[in-house]
Amino acid sequence: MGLCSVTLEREGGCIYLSVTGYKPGKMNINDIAGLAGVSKATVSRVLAGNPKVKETTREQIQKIINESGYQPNYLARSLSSRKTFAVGVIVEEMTNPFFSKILSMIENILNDKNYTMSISSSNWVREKELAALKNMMRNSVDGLIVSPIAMESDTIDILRKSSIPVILLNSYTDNERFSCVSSDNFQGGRLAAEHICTVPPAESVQVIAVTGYKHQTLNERMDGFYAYMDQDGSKRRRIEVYEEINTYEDGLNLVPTLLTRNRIDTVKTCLFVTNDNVAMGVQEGLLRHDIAIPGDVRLIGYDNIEFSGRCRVPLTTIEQSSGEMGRIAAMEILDMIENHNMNVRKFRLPTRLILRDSSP
Amino acid sequence: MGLCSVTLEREGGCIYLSVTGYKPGKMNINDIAGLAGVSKATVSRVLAGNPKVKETTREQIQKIINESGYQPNYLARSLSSRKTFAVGVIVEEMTNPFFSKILSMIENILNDKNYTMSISSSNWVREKELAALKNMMRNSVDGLIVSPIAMESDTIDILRKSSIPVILLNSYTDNERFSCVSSDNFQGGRLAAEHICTVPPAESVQVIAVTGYKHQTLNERMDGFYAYMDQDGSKRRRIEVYEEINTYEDGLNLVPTLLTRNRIDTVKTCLFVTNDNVAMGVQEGLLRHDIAIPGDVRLIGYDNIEFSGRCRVPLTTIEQSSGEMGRIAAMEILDMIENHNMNVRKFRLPTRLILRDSSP
DNA sequence: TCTGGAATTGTAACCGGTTACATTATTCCC
DNA sequence: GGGAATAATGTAACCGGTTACAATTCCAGA
Repeated sequence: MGLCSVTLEREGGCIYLSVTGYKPGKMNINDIAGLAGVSKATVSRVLAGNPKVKETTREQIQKIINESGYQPNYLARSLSSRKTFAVGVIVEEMTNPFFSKILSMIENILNDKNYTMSISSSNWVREKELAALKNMMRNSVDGLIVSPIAMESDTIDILRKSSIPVILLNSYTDNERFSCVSSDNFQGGRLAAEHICTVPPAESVQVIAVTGYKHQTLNERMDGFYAYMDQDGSKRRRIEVYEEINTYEDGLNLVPTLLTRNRIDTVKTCLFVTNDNVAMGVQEGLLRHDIAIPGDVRLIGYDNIEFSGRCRVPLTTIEQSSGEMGRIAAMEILDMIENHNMNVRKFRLPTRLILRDSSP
Repeated sequence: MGLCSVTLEREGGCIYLSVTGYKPGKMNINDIAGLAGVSKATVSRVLAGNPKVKETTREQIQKIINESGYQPNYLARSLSSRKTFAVGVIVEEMTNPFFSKILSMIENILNDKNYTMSISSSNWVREKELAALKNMMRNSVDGLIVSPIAMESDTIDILRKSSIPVILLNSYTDNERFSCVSSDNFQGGRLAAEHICTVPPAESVQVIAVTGYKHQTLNERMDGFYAYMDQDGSKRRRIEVYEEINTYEDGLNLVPTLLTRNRIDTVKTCLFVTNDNVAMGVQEGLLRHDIAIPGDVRLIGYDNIEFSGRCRVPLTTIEQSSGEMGRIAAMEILDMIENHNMNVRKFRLPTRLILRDSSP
């Protein structure tokens, strides 16, 4: 063990012992300044890459920083600079592959730019959504990406009044306060209807739509769906709607009801389910009742999650570019944060019909 | 509109104008103190629920806090109190349902306790893992839950030296520094081997194992697998291993190789794939080549993700209780944080064979 | 009315950075 | 060598809270 070199230094009238050998625990900027024999302002400048530090000084301080393993405290930095390099993301559920793909994309882009992502999920409960939002705002995130449960809510009211950049994900509003990134659900619904109306058998007599939580995206899908059906009046079918069918299990359990109420085993039927996860449940239920897909019933889903091509009968579905939604949301929030750019932009990503076995 | 009441106050020799009518923008604790005519220490005590504040004072301050919509700045609070109510989570990938289920469980539990969760994914790249870790430590998280890529790494070295609570997820080490939550992969591998050896056809002549990135969990699974196979010497099969098969596409693309190298269309074969996602790819590849499952080839996966029961031929697989892993990791980190409990505990969750059509 | 201790509140230091402004050092030119 | 301009660094206030300790207020009991 070599001896440590000890020096005497004055600071604010006190005499300090400074030892070249580093503290084992947390060092702060004062320790570095002490070791380097400069003021903490200079160290701070080096840390910030401020060009008005003499090159030799910079090198010396940098050396000490590297050797000591000093890591600046970001809380202090954030408090003082009013910038946290943190973005908060709130979604309804994070296990749904639709969302987890978006989240993953956002995370990758943010991390590349050295931003931090905190995630909360509302699980479709408004109080949780609101609590998550408040928590993030108190934590002074630089920006928020929120997939709101509803457009009329305390959450939206608070967001509207807030001064930080906000992106609404998977939602659309005319309100000038919010940038929005969503897919064109109206078009998606149309695509589904168009497919149903143009594909044989032309004589199919009933169309059953299955949707979930009352949510803007689902309303839009159904609007687009009806719009096409109305326009296509000549072939107008009997349309029946089941709502609040939210999970795989819900879909599975819906089937007996369908069978008794709609006698879909005896007539040609098209099922449009506005969520692939639920569609898989419905499919499973139908197969268990020996209903042939697409022989007896055509089945059309929505989302094109990774697994919809791999299920028992691969799903014909409407694709949303979830990865792209995540990418745009992340790029957009970064742009707003870094360039203090308050321009509101609305993104509507096109959807696409993916033909698979369940309704070829 | 009523008039605002204006009062004169002295503070530090200066005369302040205090108006009862709240600032539109951000208020801080001093503003509240000014409005209430007390010092900020008292406001801080009210905020902290400190009992030694006179009841009438508390009510009055609380009223002002409520009316003004004041939200304390958590950065400042954290800096001063050295507690952030934030937990960092690092996993390899967040789109894999195995991980997203864990993440979701952790998030729910943390949020219930008003903790914040920040997520980073390493995407199997060590440098990204390390960067994410450093970032989180600089952000002074109260605890870390990490699913490490490898046990010998800078990441682990830094974690070992760190003083905050750490949970290793999906990994195991004897090291006394770390609490671990993982499933019993050795047992899982055994279960798979046992299933293969006990199920007809007893005469099957080859076993093909397909694994991914070199990762402790996979090594353990294969160890358990071999352990059973060795012990079960009488029925010993020819075992072949393919490594570094990581994704659905990798699995799909592996099939032509399997077919030419192993002639699995002419002999009885068991395929053990240590990841359900990959197993689905392999399955798809086999089906495209008209190999019957389980007729020609038995297929056994690993993880029991939500979708493994829903694919073309539902997968026989080894279940890991991912939700439980998340739950335990979250509860454990909270316990360590809140009770300053540095007791290291190792959790090994049992696995379970799930029989489905791919190898009944 | 006085006194001591409990209850309440205020004061000021501190957490660890950033930065406007002041101060000192250096360089350049006549 | 002197003085101005410029470069480098230091000083101190500030970000918005928490908290140890000091000061004040209150009230019962003597």
